[in-house]
Amino acid sequence: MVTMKQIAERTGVSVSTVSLVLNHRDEGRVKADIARKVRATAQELGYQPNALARSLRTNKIPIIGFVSEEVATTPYAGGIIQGAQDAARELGYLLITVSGDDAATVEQEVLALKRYGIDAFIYSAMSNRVVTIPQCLADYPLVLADATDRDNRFPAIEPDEFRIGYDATTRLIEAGCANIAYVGCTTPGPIIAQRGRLEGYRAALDDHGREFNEALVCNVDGNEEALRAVEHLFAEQHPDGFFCFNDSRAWYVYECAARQGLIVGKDISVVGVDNHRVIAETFAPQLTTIALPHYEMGYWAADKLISIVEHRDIAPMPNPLMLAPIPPLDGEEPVKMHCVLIEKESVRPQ
Amino acid sequence: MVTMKQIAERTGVSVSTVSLVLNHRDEGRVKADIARKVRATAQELGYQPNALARSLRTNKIPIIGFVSEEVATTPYAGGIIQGAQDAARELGYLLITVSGDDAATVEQEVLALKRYGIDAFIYSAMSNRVVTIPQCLADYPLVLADATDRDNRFPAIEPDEFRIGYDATTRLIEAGCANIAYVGCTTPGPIIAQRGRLEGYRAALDDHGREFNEALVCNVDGNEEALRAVEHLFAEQHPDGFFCFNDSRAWYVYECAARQGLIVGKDISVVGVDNHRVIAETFAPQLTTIALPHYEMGYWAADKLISIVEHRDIAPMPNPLMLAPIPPLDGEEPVKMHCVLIEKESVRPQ
DNA sequence: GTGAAAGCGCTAACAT
DNA sequence: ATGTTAGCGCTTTCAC
Repeated sequence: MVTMKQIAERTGVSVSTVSLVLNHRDEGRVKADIARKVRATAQELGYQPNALARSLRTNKIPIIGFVSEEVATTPYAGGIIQGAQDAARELGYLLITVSGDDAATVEQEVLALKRYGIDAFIYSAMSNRVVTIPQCLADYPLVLADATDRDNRFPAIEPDEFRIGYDATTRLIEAGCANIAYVGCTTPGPIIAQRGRLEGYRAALDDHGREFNEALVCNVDGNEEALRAVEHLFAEQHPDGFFCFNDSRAWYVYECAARQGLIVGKDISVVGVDNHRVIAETFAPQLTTIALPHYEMGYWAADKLISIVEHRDIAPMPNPLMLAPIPPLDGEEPVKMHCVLIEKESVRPQ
Repeated sequence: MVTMKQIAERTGVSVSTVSLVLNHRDEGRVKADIARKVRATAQELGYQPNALARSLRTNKIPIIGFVSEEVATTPYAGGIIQGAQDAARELGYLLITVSGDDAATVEQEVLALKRYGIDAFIYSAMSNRVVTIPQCLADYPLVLADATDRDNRFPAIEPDEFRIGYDATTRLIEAGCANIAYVGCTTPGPIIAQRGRLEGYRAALDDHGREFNEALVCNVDGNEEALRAVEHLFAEQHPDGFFCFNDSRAWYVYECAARQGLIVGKDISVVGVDNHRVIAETFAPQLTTIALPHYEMGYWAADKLISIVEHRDIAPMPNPLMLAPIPPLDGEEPVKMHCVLIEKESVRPQ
């Protein structure tokens, strides 16, 4: 491994000069031609700084920890992590991801990160939920991604659930649907999403002079019972537009439509949230899928976190709100949805 | 931050003694009661070793790099990464994941890892494919997960595609199906999986005295055309059993069955590979899903890699081959599938 | 402008 | 059985 010392000897200067030059602190301190010579030998020897040594000395390490308590095996995880990683890279950071099944494991992993001096974290729940921030993270710069802090202490990047519901419903209205159903979920799990999307649904109906009809809201859990409930919805209300909470719900609608000989995209219109690959591959030509902005949430969370730890404003990411034109209902492109930054007083020790 | 020096002063011994004790190298070198005292003060002060300093000194860092060239946004990524991370944790390592869209970005990220002295890597393609190992990884200990090295130089953990095909088909035979179709994919993409599964399908038919019928093999791409092809398969061959390459293919079969009033689990039987969440949530009661062993591949890959860098055999993981009893066809449990270790001479510099 | 020197927290060879 | 010492590669005063 090439060290500064070697460069210094080879160039006939001291290590401190090399350090100055290689860290671009030579402006007006080191003569230009010496600087040039140093840079040349560094290049020539293929010098790579030893990040360990630097971090040991400076007591800061450009790595952010990405922590999630749930197993990160959900299909969503990848997008968030990738987004966070891309933002981190662009700002000169690495991302190190830890997770575990239980709080104890997570804490153990976080401790391992802290031993490396990692002191800034993203906490993610892998689906917008109310979470309790682990104690071991509470005293560090922290940003939530796709999660809501029970105690409301940290900045959080969440999907704009209301807008999702509002835009999806509006789209169905503009597509000419007269009778728009909402196929949602029973509350216990994703309560935030369910509530927000339903509100958006109602608001959109309201803003377009439509009456809200309780009977068109069909909250279901899964499997046989869900299928029956949706069948019932078809039979009783004859909806011609469906706003579906997620892929599973969309599938129930598809199954029922197929059984009744109704063609999606012709007899009925469907807008569904979530973009598992299977849906994109199979339903795409007929279904307008609204993809949750997982990548963007990750990206934005890392941006925000780094802006906190570096005490500076960072050029904002390409605004996800700008990335979200919803195409015509028969369009094939999956739609990126919005996310919002919930600003909180962030804990920022000294 | 508490340092060894502080512990030394507090206990009235030297730092080296503290180091010895805290690294469990005190056996017969440090008097028992001194050791006890040292441990007590360490505990009391809440000492945490500084991993940076240690790694700088020892020139080794217990972190392994998980590199993937494709965007790690596929639903599969999470499982592999989680498996690798769990194995890493159990062996005292951290896992740091990098990826990028193109080779240049990946190389940049790998370089960043190397600056921290990270010198052991897992390379993963996020779906068993022939890949070219980036030059920057070729001279380091490396294990492939869910990928096949074009030049065949490194140990690799891959799904056992043949067994997947064989077992799925056997299961359909044992369920009493007379006419078993294979709904596969057109080759260009996942060529390894397609070939292996088809071979397994043929071998199972063969071993059970069934004739292979070309017309029952239906390789399709996606969307409308695929749907028509499967409809054609239904109409011409009237299969009563379906082995599906993945979720999308399974969906085509479901869609056609629904249109024809055939009940899955009664009139026809379906075994499908891949376990996207949507399938598990919706099809599960009727469909036998074979989940690819992503978690296990990641786990095993990390195990293998660490055994290489530490020059020691590691207690083997719970063998994924043992985890894979396929339940009866009407069972609800998704099935974990096998993976295999392809042993290669691993590159192990110095 | 440049270099000498100290030290981040730790490990390990060498003294005692 | 314990302490002294010399670094690992880097940054950062402080002299000159």
